[in-house]
Formats: sequence, structure tokens, C-alpha cells
Amino acid sequence: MANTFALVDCNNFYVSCERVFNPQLEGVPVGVLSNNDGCFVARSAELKALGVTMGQPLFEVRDLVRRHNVRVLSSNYALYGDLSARVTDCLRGFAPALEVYSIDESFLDLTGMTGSLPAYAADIRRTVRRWTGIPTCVGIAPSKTLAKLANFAAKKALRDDSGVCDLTNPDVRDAILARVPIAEVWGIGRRSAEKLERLSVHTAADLRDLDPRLARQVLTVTGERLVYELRGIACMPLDLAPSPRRTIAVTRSFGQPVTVWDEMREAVATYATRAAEKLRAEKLATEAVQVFCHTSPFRPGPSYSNAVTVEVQPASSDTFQLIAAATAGARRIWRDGYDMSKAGVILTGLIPEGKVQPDLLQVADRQRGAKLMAALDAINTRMGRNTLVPAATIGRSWQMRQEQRSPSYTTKLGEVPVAQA
DNA sequence: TCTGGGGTCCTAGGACCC
DNA sequence: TCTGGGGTCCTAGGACCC
Repeated sequence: MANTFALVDCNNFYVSCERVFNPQLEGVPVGVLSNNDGCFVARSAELKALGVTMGQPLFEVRDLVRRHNVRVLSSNYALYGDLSARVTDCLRGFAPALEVYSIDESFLDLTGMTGSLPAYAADIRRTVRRWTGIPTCVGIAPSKTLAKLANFAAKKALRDDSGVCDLTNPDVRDAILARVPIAEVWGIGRRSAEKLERLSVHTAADLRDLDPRLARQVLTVTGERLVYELRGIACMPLDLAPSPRRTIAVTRSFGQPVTVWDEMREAVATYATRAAEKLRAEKLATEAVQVFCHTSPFRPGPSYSNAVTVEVQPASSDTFQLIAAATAGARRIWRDGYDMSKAGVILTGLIPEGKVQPDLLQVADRQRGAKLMAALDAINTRMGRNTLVPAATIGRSWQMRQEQRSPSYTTKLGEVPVAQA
């Protein structure tokens, strides 16, 4: 039996989240910024209409923002993560199997479903809107790649403005594929689009009709798979139980350039602290800590970029051990005389906590450390993140800017909205 | 003045081994 | 002057995604 996938994607997700709690943002141009208040990462329809693009730096459009009174917000991931979970819960009621693909998208398995698929999709949209306040679009097709493409068609109203696009019918599919530019196909980025354009592949239909062997030659196996997916042959199954993750990263651009070692040490110690928290929250330990720092790629002056990996043996999730490894690494790549713009700590070599082979001579130390970490986590969970922090992380001159953040309406008791009746 | 963060997958090439 | 072949593992870098 042919597969049927539905991709449910939230519209302008971060903006929609902000609007749920602040109705004054309805109908006006709204943008949500990246960390450091740097670039736009979400735009309302009104802001897109003004010509602001995805990833555009705020400073480039200051004038436009003032002239049109654009509401500009810092990102509030606690809020978005919480609403995302509510949307997912709602979707689970509509399909026997579901893959959470990103914070604002899920694939649903609708294989074997009888009755009208578009009507079912319309019901999904209505229900999610009513239960969570979030608007969505739904794309339906026999492969995940085509479901993504159907969702694009629904968002752009290529067929109609119902917010739903069903591409299970081959005739409808052919007509739509011929209208979708190659760069909009899932998995085709800028570089691949350039290569394909040179081969006169301009639309999704052109790629579908390409010789799979040629696709493999130009774009490796992922390109070949894309050709089959576009032909309606599903090569990518639903990922129901995501495989264990391979890396944990905490990286930030600085609010201002860092030029002295002490500040770099504080920043890296802070990132290591946060990374260790994530590690313990997922019951993992790491055997390697990678540290990097670099100057700004956008600014003139001497540039520098370096990274180093420090082994941790035996594997650990202890904040103090990770701080020690990260700062030792950072010291090795640190150079005086540069304006460092960013640094990060990336934990590679993750293993489950239970699989760590402890050093027999240090079992007692490990147990003491584990108790300390458990106490630390308990206090920070109860009293709020950063209630208790290692001394090495104190000093915050390098911290990122976040001037426009909305309250944590759903995740901090003190910021829950109050309704007056 | 001001330009995000956190992931995955694929491949090529080097190290190492027999 | 002449200096194997094949396998595995690891890492760095490229490309892509949201």
C-alpha cells in the first residue's frame, strides 16, 4: 500500500507564540530576533511584506523598523518550547504514529486512512488553532519530501488558500512540482541549487525527471534519494524514536568583543556549566570537550579562529571537571591581541551515564561528585537556573544582549498572565 | 556601533593494522 | 632504482536543516 504522510507546520511559529499572549501584536508587523538581538529569525506576514528577509540583521533595517513601527522582540525559547509541546500533544490525537521533526513541524502517518484527506487536515488545523492558538498549514503526499513540498504549496497558496495541500493525486502533483523552484526542495541548499541550475534543473519537476545516477554523481546519495522521493517512492521512513544524540553544544556570540583572557575564561566556564547541566538532564556523560573561539567574520582587523578537543577520562558529567577541561582547552587556543566575537563548548563522545567505566581508585570521589551535582541541579530546578553557579563563571561583561524579551508566560510562575474580569 | 544557535549526515583523507 | 593491498576507525570540513 502506498504511504501517506502529512506535514503539519506552524505559521511564523515564534511570532504566533508571542501573539497568543499579546493580542496587540495581531495584524501589525512583528519580528523575533536571534540571540544577541542580532538577526530576524521569525517574521509575521506583515513584516515579510515589508521586505525583511529571514536572517536579516536588525541594524540593516533600523529605519524601516521605525517608519512602520515594527514590533521587535528578543527570542523567548522557554515560551516557544512549551507551546511546541502543546501543539505536538494535540497532533498525537490525529495519527497512530508521528515524528516530531522540529520545534514547529511534525510528520503524521496517515497511511491507509479512508475518507477525505483534505477534510481531515482542515480538522487538524481547526483543532490545533482552538486548543493552542497557533495557526498551521498541512501538506499531504506519498513521501516526506513531497509532504514538505505540499506544505510549501499550502503556505504559498499555490493551489488554493485553504492552508491545506493534498498531492496524493498524480495530476495535481505534476502541476505543482512544475511551479516549485529547485531551491525550495527540502535538502537542496544554495550550493546544490547552483550545481543543478548549471544542469538546467530549475524546478522540482526537473529534479524528479533527472537520471538518479546523475543525481548521485552531483549530490551524492542524498540527491539520488531525493529523485525517488519526488517520484512518490518513499525512501525516508518516519523517525518515531529519535536515535540518541551525538553532540551537545553551548555557543554564543559576545555582547561586546572579548580581548582579555579572564573574560574568555569566564565565558567558557559558563558554557561548560550549562553544557554539563544538559548532559545530566539527559543522563549522559562525555569523553571529550571541544572548545573554539574566533574573531568576527564581518569586521575588519586581524582575524583568528581555532579549536581544540580535550579528552575526559573516565567520561564525566561533573560541572567542575568539564569547566577544568574547557578552560584548559581555551587557554591553549587563546591569543592576546584579538577581538574575539564568539566562543563555544561542544561535548562530543557522549555515552549513557550507566556505561561509564569508572576508574577504580576514584570511585569514592565520583560518588561524592555525583551527590554534589544532584544537589546543585535540585536547587537550580527549584529556585531557578543560575541560583547556584560555580565561582569560575562569575563576571558577565561578555554576556549577550536581550533587550526585548517577552515574559515567560507559561513557564515562570511570576510571569503568568493575569486575566481581569 | 550592530550580523544566531544547535543539530545531522556524508565524504575524503590520514592513521593504523595485518 | 626498486617500496603492497586492503580493511577499519577517526576527524575535519562541507552542506543542509530549523
